Amino acid sequence: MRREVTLRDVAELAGVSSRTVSNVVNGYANVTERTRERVQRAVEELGYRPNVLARNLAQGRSGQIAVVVPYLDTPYFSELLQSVIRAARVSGYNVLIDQTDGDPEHERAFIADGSRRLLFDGVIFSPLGLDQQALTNRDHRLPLVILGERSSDGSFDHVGIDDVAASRQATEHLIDLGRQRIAAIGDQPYATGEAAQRRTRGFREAHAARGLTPREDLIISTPRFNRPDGAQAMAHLLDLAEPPDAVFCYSDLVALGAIRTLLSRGLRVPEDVAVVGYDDIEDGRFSNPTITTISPDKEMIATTAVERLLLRISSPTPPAGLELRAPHRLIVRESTAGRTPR
Amino acid sequence: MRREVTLRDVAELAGVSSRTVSNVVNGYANVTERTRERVQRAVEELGYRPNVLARNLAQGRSGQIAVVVPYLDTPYFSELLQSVIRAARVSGYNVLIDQTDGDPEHERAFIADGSRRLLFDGVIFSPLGLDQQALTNRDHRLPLVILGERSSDGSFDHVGIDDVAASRQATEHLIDLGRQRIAAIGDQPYATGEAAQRRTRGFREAHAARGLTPREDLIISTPRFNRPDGAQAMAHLLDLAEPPDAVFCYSDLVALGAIRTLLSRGLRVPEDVAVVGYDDIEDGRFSNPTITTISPDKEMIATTAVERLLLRISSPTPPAGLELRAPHRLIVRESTAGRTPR
DNA sequence: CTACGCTTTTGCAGCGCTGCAAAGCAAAGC
DNA sequence: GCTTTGCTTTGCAGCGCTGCAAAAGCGTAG
Repeated sequence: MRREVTLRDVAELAGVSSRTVSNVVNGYANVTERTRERVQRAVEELGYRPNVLARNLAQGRSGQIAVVVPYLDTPYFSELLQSVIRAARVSGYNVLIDQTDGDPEHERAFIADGSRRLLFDGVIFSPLGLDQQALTNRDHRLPLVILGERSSDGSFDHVGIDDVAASRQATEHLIDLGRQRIAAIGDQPYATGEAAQRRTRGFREAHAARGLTPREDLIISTPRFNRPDGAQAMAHLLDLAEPPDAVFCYSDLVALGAIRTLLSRGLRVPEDVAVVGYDDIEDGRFSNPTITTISPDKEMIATTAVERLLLRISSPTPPAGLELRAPHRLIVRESTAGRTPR
Repeated sequence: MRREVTLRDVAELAGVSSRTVSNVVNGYANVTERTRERVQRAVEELGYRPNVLARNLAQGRSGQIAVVVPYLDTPYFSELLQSVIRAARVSGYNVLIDQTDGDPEHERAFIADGSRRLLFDGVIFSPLGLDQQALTNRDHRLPLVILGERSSDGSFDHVGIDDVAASRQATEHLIDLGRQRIAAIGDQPYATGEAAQRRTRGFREAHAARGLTPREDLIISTPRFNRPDGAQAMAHLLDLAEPPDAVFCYSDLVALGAIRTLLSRGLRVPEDVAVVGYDDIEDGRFSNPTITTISPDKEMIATTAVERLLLRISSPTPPAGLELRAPHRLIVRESTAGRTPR
């Protein structure tokens, strides 16, 4: 394989210094038209391409940010990523994505060991298996914004929605529909289940606010928030002596799984069991029935996260870690309202 | 911000040369236990982290591969990515993902200008808006494997399934069900629609093989392969004087959109209209009804792509570009077979 | 005691680029 | 004519690491 064409090669051909070639290539400052043209021609003749690696090393920055998510095939994340990518591109940053599979080791490696920190100027991170401590004991030189789960300890920003309020609102919607036995699918009563626990809290608060007490056996834990989890949990609920007549699912995927189980057992949604989801993914707008859901403002979450991250990157002294809330709203669809006659 | 801790700093503290520190850090060759320990201690004391950028520059490789897809929120891609990431990790490669939005400029930038080639040792690429020519005029120094759309020109590998055969099989399934007016949703009769056209070819071949002629007004083009496209195309089909009694959709998303339209118009699937999809995404296994679909062996596609890419990376002379076919099969579910009584 | 072969350690150059500061140069000012 | 000013261009060091080849150390054989 032929050797790389370098700045120096171009410089030689154009009869200028390599520094001037660099200036031309980067569109820098003051270069005479004549020089610029000569260099340009040499660049083309040799097919010169800058070596990004070398540039990054010399500059000490990479112009790239990483977005780290647990699962790419979770629509919530992939939809959110869309917006993040667009927001970052606007600011001239390239986005690279990494999937952790929710593996705590992998997650830790990314932010703690910091060996890859120089590949990125900053990271937007959605941790799953990481406890608060691991976040605190990280490499603090890497600008960090967290999405979703954890709350901030002051050394990074956290962007999310008000899970408690949203969950409360979703549950109240079911109560107002006159449902008596409301289940919740998706609790995670352990250290890494912060977000799930906030939703359970909202679920309880909604009951309390109406003077009700939720039935504990209707609160179901699931390891993840996906379709099979929802289907399985729903099956379990239906096998109870007194099955629920409504379900609040902690994600739309869970809701989709739950609905699948309901319909395949010959039950009707929402007549027999009303279902509310969470996330407002596209699936829920095209499923049968369509899903009533909590819709977080993903666009806002994404732009806020990018904005804060870029601020952190450019700021010489790290700004205080903020707790940022994007708005959300309840969108009522067929899974609670029934099919609107067309 | 404090200066980076470098190899030299560690070397000084440990009283050895920086090259020795490098050897220890990389677990190289022959280092006495005594030296190793001393260095190790110094590394920890200073909190030394190797600078990946510098290492990559010196080595001329990055240990990373990129996977470039048009849309991350398309489940087919995100499911495929899962497998690619896993396969690459096994070989010690880190995977970074880039989304092009199907923008031809962006796609071209990635493989043609080559300025980022050094950030990656190779690229697995699923182009959308790129014509064959752009693929041929690319920077040939970057090892490349193409997924899906285009076919190989000999300078890269192409991994996919046999679209024609698969589509033929899907259509034959509908014919065998006794359907008379079979529609196809997803044709793309223009340069960048190769894959779509292969599916249309299979659709026609199936008819021909049974001595039938497809109705041209039942072959609908769509700009993309997503839910709204499917919903809209289906609406159009239902407004025809003689609407179809079966539909072959070029992706499961299209099928989901089509089904949504059917059900919301009070039609039954499959009794009134049978639907076949393509891709076998998880949605189709949990939707109502579940979707009969062509299931490509994604695992095989992913591992083959990674395998070939790594071969290209390590090979001093580029291997011949291969056309590789992963197996597929037709999975019959409710959208053509009806609900199995439980 | 020297020579030899092996393991361990070292020094240096260089990956390709940019930051910095100085040098060169042409036009303008005195 | 000489200095000043402001724009262009240059040279050099260095980002932090690794490849290479030579040097040093060390045990064993002659």
